[in-house]
Amino acid sequence: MWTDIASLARLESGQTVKLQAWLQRVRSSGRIAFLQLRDGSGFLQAVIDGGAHPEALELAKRLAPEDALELTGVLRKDPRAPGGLELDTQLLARLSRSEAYPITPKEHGVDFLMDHRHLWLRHRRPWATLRVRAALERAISEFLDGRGFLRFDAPIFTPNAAEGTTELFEVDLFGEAKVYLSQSGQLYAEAGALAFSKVYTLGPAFRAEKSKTRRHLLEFWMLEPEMAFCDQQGNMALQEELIRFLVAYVLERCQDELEILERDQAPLRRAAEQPFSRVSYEEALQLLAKLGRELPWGEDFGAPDETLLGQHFGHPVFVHSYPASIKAFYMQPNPQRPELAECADLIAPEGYGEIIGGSQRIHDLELLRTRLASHQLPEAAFRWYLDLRRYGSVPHSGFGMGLERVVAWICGLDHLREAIPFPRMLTRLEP
RNA sequence: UCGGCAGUAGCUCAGCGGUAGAGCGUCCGACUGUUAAUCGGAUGGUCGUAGGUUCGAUCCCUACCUGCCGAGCCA
Repeated sequence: MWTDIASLARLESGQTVKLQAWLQRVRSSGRIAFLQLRDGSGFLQAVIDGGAHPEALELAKRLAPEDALELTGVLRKDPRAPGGLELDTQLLARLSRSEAYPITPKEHGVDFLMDHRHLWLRHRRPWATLRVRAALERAISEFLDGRGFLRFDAPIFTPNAAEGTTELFEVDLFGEAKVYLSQSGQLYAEAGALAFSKVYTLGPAFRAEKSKTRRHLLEFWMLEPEMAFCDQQGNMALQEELIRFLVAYVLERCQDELEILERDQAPLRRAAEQPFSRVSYEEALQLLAKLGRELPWGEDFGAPDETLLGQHFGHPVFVHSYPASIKAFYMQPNPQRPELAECADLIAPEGYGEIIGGSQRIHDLELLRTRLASHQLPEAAFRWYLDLRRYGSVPHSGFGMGLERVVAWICGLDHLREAIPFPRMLTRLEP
């Protein structure tokens, strides 16, 4: 007989409903009171007519924000109420009484809100953001599972680095050994791809970088699909299809959330409808020069460069064929120009920068050994990884998508810290 | 790690070389359609920390701590 706020939209006016909810805010005016309620599924205004229900009004006047309530009332459409629905309350009971609640209707700074993240989660903006995040996680599974991918979870403790040890968090194992928190599941996903053909990992990744920007977290969630018998062209095709699917999914199912976030949806619709642009690293260099930023060949793009490129195209753009010298050791060289790597970054518009980095992987054993040596990586640590090239090696490709960066872009957030329930940063390990 | 900015009431901020202020919150009261309601009253402070200058420092100087923004690195 209990119902939740999200279900009310499907009910007729005049129906009696029972709700369990929290009070966000109460306003009373003599013989009438308005309660702003939330129950996790949505938000609703309840009204109490003191003439008809004096005892309910008396209680309402004593309520405080975050009191837990039970209400019985009659549902009514009312354009004056936020959301257009209102509950004419007949019975009101308080289940628990809240102490003075620190988050007030006044503006708060980010630091204060993050100190109270465990409470801030109850408010509209985190509600909308984290529901979009969950929708994206659902959409990722729906998209990849529907295309024959197997979810293949990679370990978090790893013995060695994919790309050097400077960015790794070290964990002491009883003083007897050292392991590191995974910064990428990719190498394991490659093993998975040669076993199951198409796999993806979705889990936390850790980077021990002293980054203090809106684009970085110490702990973030990464999606890493990996496909056997797939070259870089097929890799980019899948990335584009995936991103378009994710954006369309949120546009279709998260309108309430996007409205709460006041997200301009035009750029999202462009991403869902228009083909993504593709430029090579060298074309991007020329373009940047025209836009006023001269970079020498071989230099990697910085955040301002990515922002410029993203703004120039106005929808997601692949930058492919970077110099191999500024990319990871495992990337397949271009057959015509071996100084270039078969790789691409996908850059989101509106200044959100790189959301995907992907490449075709080297499948030739001897070439991979040469690259390990030239990157001064110990071959012994990559024994099993080299085995993948010894037994049934085939061209294979994959990519890593930063979940929080996609959430931030789709929600229009100005910082990654809002895209995850409890962000982990240099200056933020609590709560 | 480097550069810029900031730290005053629970929150958001103003202030000034002479012993501290507003709005909001909270508590009490008024009000029958509120939307960050409004109105009246009450409540509220180691002015980030440590030194220094000064008759006197929250204010000026130095160092440190903390946070924010940006850079590098990357997803």
